[in-house]
Amino acid sequence: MEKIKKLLEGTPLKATPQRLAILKEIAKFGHIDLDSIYKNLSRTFPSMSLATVYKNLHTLKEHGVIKELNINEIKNKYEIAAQKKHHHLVCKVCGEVTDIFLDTTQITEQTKSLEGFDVDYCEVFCYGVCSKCKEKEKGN
Amino acid sequence: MEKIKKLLEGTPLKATPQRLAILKEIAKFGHIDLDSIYKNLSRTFPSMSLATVYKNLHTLKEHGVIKELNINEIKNKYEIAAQKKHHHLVCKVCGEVTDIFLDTTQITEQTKSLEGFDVDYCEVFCYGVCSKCKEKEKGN
DNA sequence: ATAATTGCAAATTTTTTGCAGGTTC
DNA sequence: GAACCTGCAAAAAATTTGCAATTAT
Repeated sequence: MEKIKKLLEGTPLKATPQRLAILKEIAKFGHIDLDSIYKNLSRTFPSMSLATVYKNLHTLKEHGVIKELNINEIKNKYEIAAQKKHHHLVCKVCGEVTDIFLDTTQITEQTKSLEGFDVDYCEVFCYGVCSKCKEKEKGN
Repeated sequence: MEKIKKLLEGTPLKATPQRLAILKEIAKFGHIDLDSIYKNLSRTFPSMSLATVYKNLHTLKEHGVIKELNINEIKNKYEIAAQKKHHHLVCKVCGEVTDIFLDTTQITEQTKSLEGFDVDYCEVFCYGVCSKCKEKEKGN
């Protein structure tokens, strides 16, 4: 997976097997929390230590390789930073996070006129119920 | 402060001095994190225990009296739920959070057409630098 | 060779819990 | 009086740290 290794270019971070595995896991799921990374990888990579996952998520975030998503009611999730700008759709029932591409010019326009505050970027989180969970709810 | 007591109407929650003090503190600051609530109140209310703050924030959130804000890089903050709908401006330097009133019809329109996903509400967080911090940065 | 990284165990920090004694409605 | 709360201390969970051995560049 050269694609994964490339994510580290321009950083002083080394391409260790553990680190690459963590990045691959994040890329695979799109959005995933620390525990799931650890549990999933432990299966195929038994020596992987929890501390390594902690340290890596911290370091990778610090160097802008990944982003941390702070979402209501669920554990923080991580995603690869090098992606087209997007926002997030969160299912309040199952916690699944999906990328969503929104035109946010209206918001950007409004933030331009804020007195004294320089806005760098805006994040939008949309909360609702995904189709899978909607189906299940009908069943009850 | 009858205004504070009224926030508990319709819930089975009792108006204890501790709870009212916590709510008053949240209302006073607009947005405040758990530690600050505890530290601030400890001064005027020495017997206030940290566990009580934890339990109250949990219960008050559970009953929709307050909302928890999950913000990038800073500790979760709490705000009174019974407010006009608004969004948030976050200073990346000092962490101060300010309410902002945005017209989000453009986003709402877009989420209506999402296949299979029912969106209940969208949250917008705008990150940047506040005027105070901008001033200080100039100084350096 | 150098600087970075890992895994482990210990240390910290954060959050939750159980319960006895009080309080609110 | 019933249900709910508080404060305390203990327990559990989450996160960080130090360090010796190993690995990537």
